[in-house]
Amino acid sequence: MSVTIAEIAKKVGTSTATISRALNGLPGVSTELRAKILHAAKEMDYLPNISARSLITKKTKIAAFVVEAKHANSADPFYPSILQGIQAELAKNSYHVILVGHNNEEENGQVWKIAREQKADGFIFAGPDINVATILAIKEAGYPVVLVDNSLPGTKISSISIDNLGGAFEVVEHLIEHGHKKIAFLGGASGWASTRERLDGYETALRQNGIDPSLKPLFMPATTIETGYSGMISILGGEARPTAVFAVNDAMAIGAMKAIHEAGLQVPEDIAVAGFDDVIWSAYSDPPLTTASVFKEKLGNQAGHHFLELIESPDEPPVKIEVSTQLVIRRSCGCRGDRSS
Amino acid sequence: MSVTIAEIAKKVGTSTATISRALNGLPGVSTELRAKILHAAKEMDYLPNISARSLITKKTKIAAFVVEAKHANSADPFYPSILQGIQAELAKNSYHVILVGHNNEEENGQVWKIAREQKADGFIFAGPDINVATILAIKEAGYPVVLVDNSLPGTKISSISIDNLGGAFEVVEHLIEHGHKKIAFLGGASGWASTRERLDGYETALRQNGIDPSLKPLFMPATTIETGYSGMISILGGEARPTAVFAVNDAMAIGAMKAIHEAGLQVPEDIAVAGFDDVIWSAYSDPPLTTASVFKEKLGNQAGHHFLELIESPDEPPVKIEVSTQLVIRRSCGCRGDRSS
DNA sequence: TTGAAAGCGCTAACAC
DNA sequence: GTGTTAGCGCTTTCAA
Repeated sequence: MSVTIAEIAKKVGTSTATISRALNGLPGVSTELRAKILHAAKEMDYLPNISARSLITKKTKIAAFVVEAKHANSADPFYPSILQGIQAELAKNSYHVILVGHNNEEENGQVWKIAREQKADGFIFAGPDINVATILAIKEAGYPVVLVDNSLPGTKISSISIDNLGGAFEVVEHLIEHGHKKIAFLGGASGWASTRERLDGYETALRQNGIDPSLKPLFMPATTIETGYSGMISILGGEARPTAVFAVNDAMAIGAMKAIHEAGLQVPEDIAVAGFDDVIWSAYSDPPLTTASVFKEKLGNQAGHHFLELIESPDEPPVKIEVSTQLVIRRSCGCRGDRSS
Repeated sequence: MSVTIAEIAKKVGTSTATISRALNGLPGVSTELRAKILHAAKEMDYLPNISARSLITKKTKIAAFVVEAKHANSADPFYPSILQGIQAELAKNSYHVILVGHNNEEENGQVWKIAREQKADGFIFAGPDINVATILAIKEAGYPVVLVDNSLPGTKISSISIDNLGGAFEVVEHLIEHGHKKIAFLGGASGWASTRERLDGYETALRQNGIDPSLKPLFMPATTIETGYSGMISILGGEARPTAVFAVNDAMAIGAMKAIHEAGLQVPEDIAVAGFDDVIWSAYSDPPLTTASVFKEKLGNQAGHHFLELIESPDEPPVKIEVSTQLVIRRSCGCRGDRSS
């Protein structure tokens, strides 16, 4: 039913080899024959059979996007946006993305299965909850691998991540410009790279402004509205009440604001708040949240782009890309309204 | 490098045909030979080459998920959640999903390309912005097609959608139980199925309770926080101020609450508000929003499940599944707190 | 129950 | 520049 190169060959009166060369833009076909073939192919509405091609080339033109299932579906469409960015970038080169949503232990098996069945040409791993051993082994086995929203320092694995340090620095510095000196840090688990890096930015900002970080950073087991809320309650219950809070993400910041309000205090008058991520509804929180905006789709674009580079030239040196953030100023910091700098 | 059935055949001392039969559970292999082959395959860590298999079977074990790009990435992870549900369901049968994010006109071309290149076995179309002609033609050409969060009445296309009428009915009836009689309807475009069906549920609830729908429904060109906000302003500026508002989604409801607050009125004391969808942050709005909760992953599960049925038996009669919603009561309706019924 | 052989649609050596 | 040929790894007739 579907047109094959054999049929084109018959019609044009040449061999399938020549058809293949012409269609793939390979040298060794006269200009006129090539034109004739291309014309016939278009006329016959030819499309190659991907399976047949893959069987020989060992390339499926598919990338596997691996993310822990629980993230695929979280409150803020963070990974979906990244995925969207990847998809858009890959589509330019007729690549497609298949989704792999794993639950911890499954990851290794699923990934290897896809690799060895040749269902995808390589992998893009997203998020912090990845199995390092798997990634290293897959890379070692020669498959293109790129990490997004994570990185593996000291390895040859390419990564696309957020400039956490820079973003946090900017946000905290803005708080300092408002005159705050007692700024609390509300983070996730102390072992998480994102929390560590944002803490680093926070401390750097304080230090560079000659402020002694007198308050102990508070680490929570998760970074949700709930943990922001309970974390803030414990901060408010502490001996030295801060005049500002930097939460490592918007969800926590929103939870923190709720706790502040319930304590009968005002944001930003009594305590200023700033977050990180710029999730969609942070513009509609009460008050609207000052935060560091993350270009999620851009992260995906970069990941997709580098993935294609790795496919093209597997020996491409690994890259470590940090996509910078943008400070968006709303009202929770004490400013009057929306703007970004 | 990778193990092939030829190698297994050599090791076991039989033909590739028999290996294939044994591995695929086909009849015509003695029990002991089969056991021996299965054992060898496991020992050699055999995995089939999908491309080679697809070339013959014409099945790639891939489903294409088609959604307009702008939705893939919207505020609330609605389609991502559906996708997640599909992915989880398909994974059970070793199927994978590829993503197709289109922009209107591209859709037709992209879909046909995937179909004819045999990059996927069928299609799952999500959302309202689909090209009906394309879908009909693809279905006609024999490809499995299922619609999710949309339906094509009067056609043989299977669809999985939300029980919009029932959900809206429940929400509005709850408002009525609070004693409201002047309930405004804040919707999207009047041509959209979701808005029409939710309006239907709204009107049914009024009618069944003997209330005359005196207020004209308000249709907006989009269903966002912004349109909810501006829509509510125009409702407040009208002659007859309602005592309650039913917005067709949470985003609009949140926008509406903002407008109500800015008019110096209280929710729910002056005007009660209810939405639809139960987006993640509706629990954290001010006040928390009463709404109809949509089981997004369930929608995806159903879509994935039926897709597999269509693959199995292409002549399976089409189904029209409506996944019901759940009323979740928070405070914007006038109730005291969280509960669902 | 098993094997030989053909062939899915394509690419890539190798000849000419 | 072009054609011939040999597969890629698998499934599936057809014989035995």
